Amino acid sequence: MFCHVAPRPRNAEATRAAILNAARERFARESYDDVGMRDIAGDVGVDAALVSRYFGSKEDLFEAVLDSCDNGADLMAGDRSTFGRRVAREVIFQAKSESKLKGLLILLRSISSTKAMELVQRSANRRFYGPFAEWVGGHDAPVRARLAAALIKGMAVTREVTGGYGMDAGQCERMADQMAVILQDLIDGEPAAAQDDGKLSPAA
Amino acid sequence: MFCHVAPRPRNAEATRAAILNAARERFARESYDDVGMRDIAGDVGVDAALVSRYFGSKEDLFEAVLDSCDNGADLMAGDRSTFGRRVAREVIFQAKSESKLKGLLILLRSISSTKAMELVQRSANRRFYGPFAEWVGGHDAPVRARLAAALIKGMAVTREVTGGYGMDAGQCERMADQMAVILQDLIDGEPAAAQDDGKLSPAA
DNA sequence: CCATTAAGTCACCGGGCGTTGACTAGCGGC
DNA sequence: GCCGCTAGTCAACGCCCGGTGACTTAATGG
Repeated sequence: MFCHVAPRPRNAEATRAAILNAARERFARESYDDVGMRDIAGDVGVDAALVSRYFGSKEDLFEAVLDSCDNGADLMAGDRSTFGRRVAREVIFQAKSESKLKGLLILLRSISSTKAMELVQRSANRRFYGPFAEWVGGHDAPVRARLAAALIKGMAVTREVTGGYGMDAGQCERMADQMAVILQDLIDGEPAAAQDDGKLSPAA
Repeated sequence: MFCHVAPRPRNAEATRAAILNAARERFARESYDDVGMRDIAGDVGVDAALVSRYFGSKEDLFEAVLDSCDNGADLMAGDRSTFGRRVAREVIFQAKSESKLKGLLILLRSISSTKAMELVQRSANRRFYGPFAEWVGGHDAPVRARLAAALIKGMAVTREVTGGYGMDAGQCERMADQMAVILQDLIDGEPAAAQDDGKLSPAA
């Protein structure tokens, strides 16, 4: 038996960090309501009471988790001309445990339990939409940023809610390609993200 | 006082229907976990025990609600050439209480409480994705259908999670216009939904 | 080597949930 | 005008949750 394998050296700071990591992982995979203090504590190997002690309340812990996510900043960091391709592949193919979009997953899962959503609203607006719109830049940046974000989120929802895409590998590839093009056009501000017939805000 | 205003005539069938409607409304506005049997019963004006009696369990009730949603069939019914515009305006501007996308809202809210999501997965695949992909038709219909669905869902998520779009009316209008174009191109199978530079799956 | 202090545990509370079995009240048939 | 049947209510159960105060145990400094 592997009982008491590692009695975990007594170190408040490290334990606190471990709890935070476990919580982030849990909240990315299950919803706010489904994640219990006892679950998180169990992942780390401590008592649930300790989680309450260190973070105050479940809401406070959730807020700390939100703050600990790098909300997609690294996606904006790379080469701008490959943004569409990079993001499309990330959201369509990347394993859930990969870190880049963990904040996005948490955001999606928070569409429940009104409390969690309020916290996410503030965090997302301040820490993601603002910077993203600014990074997109150009004419009607907020509009194009929100459209791009919507496509990204929607694809993530599809994947979560359907548990995969129910398509073969070739179809997934072509879907990623098309998504890449749409995203890239959106952030580049190409003529209305498609052939513009002239009716819609033709110039920048 | 308006106590006992309408003692509700004794009619099992009507009461059952009223419960189902109230439940659909609730599940569209709050998550599976946040909606309680007592809430639903309260909306109708009956005891919570009756809800359990009529529908067996909360899961059974939820499943009945899913079956009672017309999953966007009417969106496909109209003129195909105005699909993009109709849907974009519906998802961006329509009041939540409007019925057409109620199934979509429930789907979004179900991204919690693993139980609800499993039920929604089955229902959505069978009753929405299949028919929608078929309706879209043409080359790689499932791929384009999923892209369009992703954009629609993502925009709904944005609206839900941010509680509006945080933009002025003009920006919302332009966003709806751009979204309409993207959607329309997707279901029309226009060259890669944007000007195709030839690198990506150039032909049909 | 022991006292002190912080790290971690344990038992327990109050509350809300879904669900159940016993009960009450309104309606149709004789 | 009573009877039986069923729609609907009531009280309660068991369960699990988040949170708290009292306790135990490990590390540390003199």
